[in-house]
Amino acid sequence: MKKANTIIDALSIDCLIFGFKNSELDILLVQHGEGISKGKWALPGGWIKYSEGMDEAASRILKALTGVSNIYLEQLRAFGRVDRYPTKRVITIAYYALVKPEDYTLQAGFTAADAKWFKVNDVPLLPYDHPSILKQALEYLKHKLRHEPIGFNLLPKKFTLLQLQELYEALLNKKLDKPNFRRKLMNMNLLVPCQEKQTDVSHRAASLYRFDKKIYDKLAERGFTFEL
Amino acid sequence: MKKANTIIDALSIDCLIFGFKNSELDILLVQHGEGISKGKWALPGGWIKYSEGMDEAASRILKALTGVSNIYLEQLRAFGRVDRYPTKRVITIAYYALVKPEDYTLQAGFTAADAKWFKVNDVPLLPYDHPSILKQALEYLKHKLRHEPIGFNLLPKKFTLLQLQELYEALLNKKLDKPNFRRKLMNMNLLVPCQEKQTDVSHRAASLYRFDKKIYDKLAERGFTFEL
DNA sequence: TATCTTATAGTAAATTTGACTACAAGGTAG
DNA sequence: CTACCTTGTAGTCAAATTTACTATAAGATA
Repeated sequence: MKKANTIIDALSIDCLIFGFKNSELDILLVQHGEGISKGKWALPGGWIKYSEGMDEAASRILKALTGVSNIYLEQLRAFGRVDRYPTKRVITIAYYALVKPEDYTLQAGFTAADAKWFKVNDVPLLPYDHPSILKQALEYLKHKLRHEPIGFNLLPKKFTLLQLQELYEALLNKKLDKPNFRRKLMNMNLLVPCQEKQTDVSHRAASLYRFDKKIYDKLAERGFTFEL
Repeated sequence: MKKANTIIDALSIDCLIFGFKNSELDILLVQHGEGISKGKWALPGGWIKYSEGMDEAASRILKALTGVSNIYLEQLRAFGRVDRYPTKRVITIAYYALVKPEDYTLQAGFTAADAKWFKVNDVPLLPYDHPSILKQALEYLKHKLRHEPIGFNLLPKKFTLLQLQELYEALLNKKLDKPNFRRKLMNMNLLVPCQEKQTDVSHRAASLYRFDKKIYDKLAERGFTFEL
């Protein structure tokens, strides 16, 4: 058995952290502070150790490079084109998460010189096969958003129906009808009314709602499936 | 750079080949002919070489162990619990495919003593984390079958609507209404009539249809999504 | 107070779904 | 040859859902 703390040199992790701000989708990138691609912006990534699980490695690496911790990372898939990495054969396992950027303070560390949010439609040229990974992750994300209630991760705890609608309009890239969107959501019995209204808006205040995973799980058990 | 033909010793591939026969879902397993789990039935798997892509490795391994070749394998995801493999740390990448068993002649080879189809509901106790991989693959498969037109892989080129319906009834584990099922499929404009009828049946012969991926792709471009 | 913006209710046609009925087209058994 | 199986295929009808709207309410601002 190899030493526990040694890295598995053919296996890396890359993280795709998506955020939603000002009706736009962002992705978290880090600037390499050393190594062959010094100065370049890339997906936060690193090596897996013999002694740690993959999920664990993803969390550790993300935290070390960007300061972002305590988020739920999910595996996307492995990428392993023979020539994807310049100096040796490396297969990477991509993880993704959806977060609210304002919840996190970025703090570049370890081999990262800087960490920053970029609009997904306006990222610098990424190294290796990162462009392809990003593209596939976006595809997957769009699909997943329509079939699972994960979009709520991108909104504040309490949100209005219009905020939710705008999120979906931005992600699906099309306009939706307000009354119909509202009715559809309400009929799902998924949203919990907070019995509160918006404040600080210069127009009629909208009701606030929150998403409750427990309720969703209960509905899902009975065969309900979220579709938008 | 390591020698091209050397294996990456922390990385393996496992294949989940599903077949459909007699209204039941089968999975292809191999019996280990050597090594620490000699005699046991397990998912066909092996090591990735430095010089080959992952998909390529999956095809090579499947062919060597079972004789099955020329099938479209798709990656499921990577599995990497620290203790999943007894003697060293191994992360495995799971691939799956859907095929018609009658199209293939099994031919055990390489480290496999035997290769055989098992009903998914009646597999022997599998080694390592293979039970967990199989479980997740089945979940994934069921979901995918309802949202993408991959079930056609399991039928002959030309099939009747009832055959298709029975496939879905078996996979989704519920009865469907014949006229309604038929109408739904026909309204998709997805199936191409072969202008032919069944032969050798002791009752009224049904029309034969075929699935055309090109038509599906065209529909998909226009925003159509397959749902069943 | 008029007017602007956004919230929310409602409505009516079109489409889709679900549960059924009816009949057609062959085969098979008597 | 005929009655009667079995399966294929068409059609009906009510219920539910979706889509495209209209209308009105509630505040905020000029």
